[in-house]
Amino acid sequence: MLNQNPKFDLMFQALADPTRRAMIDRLSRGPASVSELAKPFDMSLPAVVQHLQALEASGLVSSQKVGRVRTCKIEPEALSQAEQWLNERRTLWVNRLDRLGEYLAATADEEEGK
Amino acid sequence: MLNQNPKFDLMFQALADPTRRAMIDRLSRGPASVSELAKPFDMSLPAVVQHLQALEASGLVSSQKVGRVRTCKIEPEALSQAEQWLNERRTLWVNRLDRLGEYLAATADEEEGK
DNA sequence: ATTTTGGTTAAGCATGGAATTAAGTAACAA
DNA sequence: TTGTTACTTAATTCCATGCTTAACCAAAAT
Repeated sequence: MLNQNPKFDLMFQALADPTRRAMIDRLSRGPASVSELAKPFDMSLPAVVQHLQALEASGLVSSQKVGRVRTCKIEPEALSQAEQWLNERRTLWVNRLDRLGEYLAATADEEEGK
Repeated sequence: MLNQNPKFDLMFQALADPTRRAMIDRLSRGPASVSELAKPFDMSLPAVVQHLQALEASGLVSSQKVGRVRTCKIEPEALSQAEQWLNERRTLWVNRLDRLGEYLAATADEEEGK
Protein backbone atom coordinates (compact mmCIF):
# COMPACT_ATOMS: atom_id res chain seq x y z
CA MET A 1 0.00 0.00 0.00
CA LEU A 2 2.93 2.31 0.68
CA ASN A 3 0.89 5.38 1.64
CA GLN A 4 3.34 8.25 1.70
CA ASN A 5 1.42 11.26 3.02
CA PRO A 6 2.19 12.11 6.63
CA LYS A 7 -0.59 11.65 9.17
CA PHE A 8 0.66 14.06 11.82
CA ASP A 9 -2.43 13.83 14.01
CA LEU A 10 -2.06 10.09 14.34
CA MET A 11 1.74 10.16 14.53
CA PHE A 12 2.00 12.64 17.37
CA GLN A 13 -0.99 11.10 19.08
CA ALA A 14 0.79 7.75 18.92
CA LEU A 15 3.99 9.29 20.28
CA ALA A 16 2.16 10.94 23.18
CA ASP A 17 1.82 7.69 25.10
CA PRO A 18 4.79 6.40 27.14
CA THR A 19 3.91 2.76 26.47
CA ARG A 20 3.95 3.39 22.75
CA ARG A 21 7.21 5.34 22.94
CA ALA A 22 8.71 2.43 24.84
CA MET A 23 7.57 0.13 22.05
CA ILE A 24 9.22 2.31 19.44
CA ASP A 25 12.31 2.34 21.58
CA ARG A 26 12.29 -1.44 21.67
CA LEU A 27 11.71 -1.67 17.92
CA SER A 28 14.56 0.73 17.20
CA ARG A 29 16.81 -2.11 18.40
CA GLY A 30 15.28 -4.56 15.96
CA PRO A 31 12.01 -6.21 14.93
CA ALA A 32 9.85 -7.99 17.50
CA SER A 33 6.75 -10.13 17.72
CA VAL A 34 3.63 -8.94 19.51
CA SER A 35 4.31 -11.02 22.61
CA GLU A 36 7.97 -9.96 22.72
CA LEU A 37 6.74 -6.36 22.59
CA ALA A 38 4.20 -7.04 25.31
CA LYS A 39 6.62 -8.73 27.73
CA PRO A 40 8.02 -5.60 29.48
CA PHE A 41 4.57 -4.22 30.24
CA ASP A 42 2.30 -5.02 33.14
CA MET A 43 -0.72 -4.93 30.88
CA SER A 44 -3.06 -7.34 29.15
CA LEU A 45 -2.16 -8.47 25.65
CA PRO A 46 -5.22 -6.83 24.04
CA ALA A 47 -4.14 -3.53 25.54
CA VAL A 48 -0.71 -3.89 23.97
CA VAL A 49 -2.28 -4.77 20.64
CA GLN A 50 -4.43 -1.64 20.79
CA HIS A 51 -1.29 0.43 21.28
CA LEU A 52 0.24 -1.37 18.36
CA GLN A 53 -2.77 -0.52 16.24
CA ALA A 54 -2.33 3.14 17.12
CA LEU A 55 1.30 2.91 16.02
CA GLU A 56 0.40 1.17 12.77
CA ALA A 57 -2.46 3.55 11.99
CA SER A 58 0.02 6.41 12.32
CA GLY A 59 2.45 4.74 9.93
CA LEU A 60 5.28 4.79 12.47
CA VAL A 61 5.31 1.01 12.72
CA SER A 62 4.36 -1.76 10.33
CA SER A 63 3.85 -5.45 10.84
CA GLN A 64 3.27 -8.64 8.95
CA LYS A 65 1.99 -11.96 10.05
CA VAL A 66 3.74 -15.19 9.15
CA GLY A 67 2.10 -18.31 10.44
CA ARG A 68 0.70 -17.27 13.77
CA VAL A 69 3.30 -14.68 14.75
CA ARG A 70 3.06 -11.04 13.80
CA THR A 71 6.41 -9.32 13.46
CA CYS A 72 6.65 -5.55 13.93
CA LYS A 73 9.20 -3.06 12.74
CA ILE A 74 9.81 0.66 12.65
CA GLU A 75 9.05 2.77 9.58
CA PRO A 76 11.94 5.22 9.55
CA GLU A 77 10.37 7.37 6.84
CA ALA A 78 7.45 8.20 9.11
CA LEU A 79 9.73 9.04 12.03
CA SER A 80 11.63 11.26 9.65
CA GLN A 81 8.51 13.12 8.57
CA ALA A 82 7.60 14.01 12.14
CA GLU A 83 11.20 15.03 12.73
CA GLN A 84 11.14 17.28 9.69
CA TRP A 85 7.91 18.98 10.70
CA LEU A 86 9.53 20.01 13.96
CA ASN A 87 12.79 20.94 12.33
CA GLU A 88 11.21 23.22 9.74
CA ARG A 89 9.30 25.25 12.34
CA ARG A 90 12.22 25.44 14.70
CA THR A 91 14.73 26.58 12.10
CA LEU A 92 12.29 29.14 10.75
CA TRP A 93 12.10 30.63 14.23
CA VAL A 94 15.80 30.39 14.92
CA ASN A 95 16.74 31.99 11.61
CA ARG A 96 14.33 34.78 12.34
CA LEU A 97 16.06 35.29 15.68
CA ASP A 98 19.43 35.31 13.96
CA ARG A 99 18.32 37.95 11.48
CA LEU A 100 16.95 40.02 14.32
CA GLY A 101 20.29 39.69 16.08
CA GLU A 102 22.12 40.87 12.95
CA TYR A 103 19.74 43.76 12.59
CA LEU A 104 20.29 44.84 16.17
CA ALA A 105 24.04 44.49 15.78
CA ALA A 106 23.95 46.56 12.58
CA THR A 107 21.85 49.21 14.23
CA ALA A 108 24.25 49.36 17.15
CA ASP A 109 27.17 49.78 14.71
CA GLU A 110 25.42 52.67 13.04
CA GLU A 111 24.83 54.27 16.38
CA GLU A 112 28.48 53.84 17.21
CA GLY A 113 29.69 55.30 13.92
CA LYS A 114 27.31 58.24 13.64
CA MET B 1 11.75 28.89 35.94
CA LEU B 2 13.73 27.46 33.05
CA ASN B 3 12.75 23.82 33.56
CA GLN B 4 14.95 21.84 31.24
CA ASN B 5 13.72 18.23 31.41
CA PRO B 6 11.70 17.14 28.41
CA LYS B 7 8.01 16.37 28.96
CA PHE B 8 7.47 14.09 25.99
CA ASP B 9 3.96 13.06 26.96
CA LEU B 10 2.79 16.66 27.01
CA MET B 11 4.87 17.69 24.00
CA PHE B 12 3.62 15.02 21.64
CA GLN B 13 0.12 15.33 23.06
CA ALA B 14 0.26 19.03 22.27
CA LEU B 15 1.55 18.35 18.76
CA ALA B 16 -1.21 15.83 18.08
CA ASP B 17 -3.84 18.52 17.56
CA PRO B 18 -4.06 20.32 14.18
CA THR B 19 -5.15 23.59 15.78
CA ARG B 20 -2.13 23.56 18.05
CA ARG B 21 0.21 22.67 15.18
CA ALA B 22 -1.23 25.59 13.23
CA MET B 23 -0.48 27.82 16.20
CA ILE B 24 3.12 26.63 16.33
CA ASP B 25 3.30 27.20 12.60
CA ARG B 26 2.08 30.76 13.09
CA LEU B 27 4.51 31.35 15.95
CA SER B 28 7.44 30.04 13.92
CA ARG B 29 6.98 33.22 11.84
CA GLY B 30 7.19 35.44 14.90
CA PRO B 31 5.57 36.17 18.27
CA ALA B 32 1.85 36.82 18.51
CA SER B 33 -0.77 37.90 21.02
CA VAL B 34 -3.58 35.57 22.06
CA SER B 35 -6.16 37.28 19.86
CA GLU B 36 -3.81 37.35 16.86
CA LEU B 37 -3.31 33.63 17.38
CA ALA B 38 -7.07 33.10 17.65
CA LYS B 39 -8.00 35.04 14.52
CA PRO B 40 -7.58 32.25 11.90
CA PHE B 41 -9.72 29.80 13.84
CA ASP B 42 -13.47 29.44 13.83
CA MET B 43 -13.50 28.79 17.54
CA SER B 44 -14.27 30.62 20.77
CA LEU B 45 -11.46 32.49 22.48
CA PRO B 46 -11.52 30.28 25.59
CA ALA B 47 -11.02 27.26 23.34
CA VAL B 48 -7.95 28.87 21.80
CA VAL B 49 -6.61 29.73 25.24
CA GLN B 50 -7.03 26.12 26.31
CA HIS B 51 -4.95 25.02 23.34
CA LEU B 52 -2.39 27.60 24.31
CA GLN B 53 -2.28 26.21 27.83
CA ALA B 54 -1.58 22.75 26.43
CA LEU B 55 1.28 24.21 24.41
CA GLU B 56 2.70 26.06 27.40
CA ALA B 57 2.35 23.07 29.74
CA SER B 58 4.39 21.06 27.24
CA GLY B 59 7.11 23.71 27.16
CA LEU B 60 6.84 24.14 23.38
CA VAL B 61 5.54 27.68 23.73
CA SER B 62 5.96 30.36 26.37
CA SER B 63 4.17 33.63 26.94
CA GLN B 64 4.28 36.74 29.05
CA LYS B 65 1.68 39.33 29.78
CA VAL B 66 2.36 43.05 29.50
CA GLY B 67 -0.53 45.32 30.31
CA ARG B 68 -3.51 43.36 29.10
CA VAL B 69 -1.92 41.61 26.14
CA ARG B 70 -0.23 38.24 26.42
CA THR B 71 2.51 37.65 23.87
CA CYS B 72 3.41 34.10 22.88
CA LYS B 73 6.56 32.67 21.37
CA ILE B 74 8.09 29.35 20.43
CA GLU B 75 10.61 27.59 22.67
CA PRO B 76 13.03 26.13 20.14
CA GLU B 77 14.84 24.02 22.76
CA ALA B 78 11.66 22.04 23.42
CA LEU B 79 11.05 21.51 19.70
CA SER B 80 14.61 20.32 19.46
CA GLN B 81 14.17 17.79 22.25
CA ALA B 82 11.22 16.16 20.53
CA GLU B 83 13.15 16.19 17.28
CA GLN B 84 16.10 14.48 18.94
CA TRP B 85 13.98 11.76 20.49
CA LEU B 86 12.74 10.82 17.05
CA ASN B 87 16.15 11.15 15.47
CA GLU B 88 17.87 8.90 17.99
CA ARG B 89 15.41 6.03 17.48
CA ARG B 90 15.37 6.39 13.74
CA THR B 91 19.14 6.43 13.33
CA LEU B 92 19.50 3.48 15.67
CA TRP B 93 17.21 1.52 13.39
CA VAL B 94 18.76 2.76 10.18
CA ASN B 95 22.29 1.98 11.34
CA ARG B 96 21.16 -1.47 12.29
CA LEU B 97 19.80 -1.91 8.78
CA ASP B 98 23.10 -0.70 7.33
CA ARG B 99 25.11 -3.17 9.38
CA LEU B 100 22.76 -5.94 8.32
CA GLY B 101 23.31 -4.89 4.71
CA GLU B 102 27.07 -5.00 5.17
CA TYR B 103 26.83 -8.40 6.79
CA LEU B 104 24.80 -9.78 3.93
CA ALA B 105 27.18 -8.28 1.41
CA ALA B 106 30.15 -9.79 3.25
CA THR B 107 28.47 -13.18 3.40
CA ALA B 108 27.75 -13.01 -0.32
CA ASP B 109 31.44 -12.22 -0.97
CA GLU B 110 32.52 -15.25 1.02
CA GLU B 111 30.15 -17.44 -0.95
CA GLU B 112 31.58 -16.06 -4.14
CA GLY B 113 35.22 -16.60 -3.08
CA LYS B 114 34.88 -20.05 -1.56
C1' DA C 1 -16.36 58.26 34.09
C1' DT C 2 -17.84 54.89 30.73
C1' DT C 3 -17.03 51.82 27.14
C1' DT C 4 -14.36 48.84 24.62
C1' DT C 5 -10.73 45.64 24.16
C1' DG C 6 -8.00 41.61 25.51
C1' DG C 7 -8.01 38.04 28.21
C1' DT C 8 -9.56 34.83 32.23
C1' DT C 9 -12.51 31.63 35.00
C1' DA C 10 -16.00 28.36 35.59
C1' DA C 11 -19.44 24.97 34.53
C1' DG C 12 -21.21 21.64 31.52
C1' DC C 13 -21.45 18.46 27.71
C1' DA C 14 -20.17 15.13 24.02
C1' DT C 15 -16.70 12.41 22.20
C1' DG C 16 -12.66 9.55 22.24
C1' DG C 17 -8.88 6.95 24.42
C1' DA C 18 -6.81 3.35 27.64
C1' DA C 19 -7.64 -0.33 30.01
C1' DT C 20 -10.23 -4.58 31.42
C1' DT C 21 -12.31 -9.45 30.94
C1' DA C 22 -14.24 -13.08 28.26
C1' DA C 23 -14.55 -15.72 24.39
C1' DG C 24 -12.85 -17.15 19.81
C1' DT C 25 -9.56 -18.68 15.89
C1' DA C 26 -5.82 -20.55 13.65
C1' DA C 27 -1.00 -22.52 13.57
C1' DC C 28 2.24 -25.60 15.38
C1' DA C 29 3.72 -29.26 18.64
C1' DA C 30 3.24 -33.62 21.05
C1' DT D 1 -6.19 -35.41 17.66
C1' DT D 2 -5.60 -32.91 21.44
C1' DG D 3 -3.38 -29.22 23.66
C1' DT D 4 -0.75 -25.11 23.72
C1' DT D 5 0.75 -20.91 21.77
C1' DA D 6 0.07 -16.54 19.58
C1' DC D 7 -2.78 -13.65 18.71
C1' DT D 8 -7.86 -11.54 17.64
C1' DT D 9 -12.53 -9.73 18.50
C1' DA D 10 -16.03 -7.88 21.22
C1' DA D 11 -18.22 -5.68 24.99
C1' DT D 12 -17.74 -2.70 28.78
C1' DT D 13 -15.93 0.70 32.04
C1' DC D 14 -13.77 4.93 33.24
C1' DC D 15 -11.26 9.12 32.66
C1' DA D 16 -9.41 12.78 29.58
C1' DT D 17 -10.01 16.05 25.84
C1' DG D 18 -12.09 19.72 23.03
C1' DC D 19 -15.51 22.57 22.79
C1' DT D 20 -19.36 25.63 24.24
C1' DT D 21 -21.67 29.69 26.80
C1' DA D 22 -21.89 32.93 30.51
C1' DA D 23 -19.93 35.81 33.66
C1' DC D 24 -15.98 38.30 35.12
C1' DC D 25 -11.72 41.53 35.45
C1' DA D 26 -8.50 44.92 34.45
C1' DA D 27 -6.04 47.94 30.99
C1' DA D 28 -6.73 51.35 27.42
C1' DA D 29 -9.37 54.40 24.74
C1' DT D 30 -13.09 57.91 24.31
